[in-house]
Amino acid sequence: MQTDLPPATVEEFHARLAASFESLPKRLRQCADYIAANSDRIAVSTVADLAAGADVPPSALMRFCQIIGFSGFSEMQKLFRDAYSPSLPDYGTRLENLKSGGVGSPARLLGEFIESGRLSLESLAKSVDEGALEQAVDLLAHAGTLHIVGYRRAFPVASYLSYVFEKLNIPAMLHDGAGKLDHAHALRSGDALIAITFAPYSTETLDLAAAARARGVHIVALTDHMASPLAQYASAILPVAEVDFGAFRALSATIALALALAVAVAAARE
Amino acid sequence: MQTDLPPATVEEFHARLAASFESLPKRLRQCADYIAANSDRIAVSTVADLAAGADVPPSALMRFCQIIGFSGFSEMQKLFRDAYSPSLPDYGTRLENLKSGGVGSPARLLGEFIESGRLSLESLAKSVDEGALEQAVDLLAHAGTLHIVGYRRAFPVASYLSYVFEKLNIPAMLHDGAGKLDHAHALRSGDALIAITFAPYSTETLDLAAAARARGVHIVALTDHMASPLAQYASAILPVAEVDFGAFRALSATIALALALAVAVAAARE
DNA sequence: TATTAAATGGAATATTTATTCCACATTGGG
DNA sequence: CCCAATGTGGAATAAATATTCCATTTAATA
Repeated sequence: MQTDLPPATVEEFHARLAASFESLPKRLRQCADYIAANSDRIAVSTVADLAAGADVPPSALMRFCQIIGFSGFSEMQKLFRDAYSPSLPDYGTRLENLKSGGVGSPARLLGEFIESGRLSLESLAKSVDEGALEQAVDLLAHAGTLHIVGYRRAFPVASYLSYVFEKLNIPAMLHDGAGKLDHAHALRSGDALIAITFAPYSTETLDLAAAARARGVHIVALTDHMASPLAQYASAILPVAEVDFGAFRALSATIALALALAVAVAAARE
Repeated sequence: MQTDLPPATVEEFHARLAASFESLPKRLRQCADYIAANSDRIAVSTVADLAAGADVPPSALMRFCQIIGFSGFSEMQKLFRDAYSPSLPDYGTRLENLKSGGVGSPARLLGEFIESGRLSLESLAKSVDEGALEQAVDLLAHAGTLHIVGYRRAFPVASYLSYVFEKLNIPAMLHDGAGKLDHAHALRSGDALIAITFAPYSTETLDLAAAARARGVHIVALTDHMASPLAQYASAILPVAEVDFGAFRALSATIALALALAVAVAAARE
């Protein structure tokens, strides 16, 4: 592998990266990962910059360059500097280009979804009620098992929360309605429920919220606004407005909020 | 040499260049000339390179940089390097601060997740391969049943796709592994599989992809990069790099891409 | 578990690259 | 045509950056 000729083009570079990826040990795989995702930055960065980005020491990055077939970093950088194209992929103009495609063009649709995701995130940043968020965190931090419910459009968020709580080692149960089994009886006093629903609100979610409330289980609501039917049951309401494009929403803001909630709860539980 | 502040933007740089052009002596005018015509090379060149291009000694180019208002060449180069990849250095250092400063308030966490979501979307806008996207849409538009697979972190995306296809009235089947039932036999010739997985790649997803490939079912891969193990099976690869914060990713970019894919397929099927 | 091989991180070194400095050249005003 | 003032080039130095080396850790193998 050391005696290989270096890749002559960027394409060849990516091919070789793909080929060697499997056989790389941990640190070098980190390098490959980061480099693959940020290959456009190679031309304008130093070894130290990239190593820091990949979270490895500079020497690991050097080894990586050599394994790919270069004599060192400089040779690799030369490839990318020569290929460096003056057409800057500036975000604003790139987005313009994406959006200017034909009406049904996939690229154009993608541009629209990217834009609505970005707007949703901005709107969330502006509108978030820090008090309510802290209250929700506090409530969840002191609860026993966390229950999560969300159907249809809200289900991806619910399932991601479930995944994250598992990773964080926090007891959580996803109420996904599999097999039409009703697990409302699993709600025990001292537990808490994270309920996620947006208009048109799903009855299953509202029913579970009602059951939870009846059992004295606190509820944190992720919903579209304060006037949501969840509001009557919830101890803390976190409204999140997604900008939609066409009939669909990118969920970006909702997931960001859910993630922050989960990680903050984990921190508070320690 | 004036004690002006250095130009803060590329536009300002060009303005100052134009303004000072008249008053420059021969060699410095050569510099201005060459730099004006090749400003995009500044980010990836050395003093010696540019000086050679302008046919002046390096010291002349140094003087030029100072007359324009920079402390030296490096400062000028920094302007152009930052303009090429603006947000990352700042993001990286903030991430460092947060890692070392312990977990902050929930609101601060949310801010970080919002920021990484935003960056992910920007990165997707810059990096998307329109050709591969169109190929993927074409392939899915002409397939029979669409199969969707994605576990763990990828599951929310898979389940959202499933929801969206249902709404769009496109026959789709989510392979969610419920009851540990293996539905690989449901893959029929003429169908297509949308496989979603990120490092560390889940074996179930890879296994299903292998089975699909063996049955002649085309595969569209949503994965982190071209070097993903999915690449060997896939007919179209859509790489999407999520910026992660801590151990978690906001999925914003992946969902935006998946949505665009789904809606474009629906449009193409009509 | 003992032994060997592979991988890793950090410090030391080599190389490249930027920057300054000054002797010399050029220009323009008396 | 001489004298300043300014411009110029190249060599010397400083700074940044890449690269190597090796002691230590980690993983693999028997």
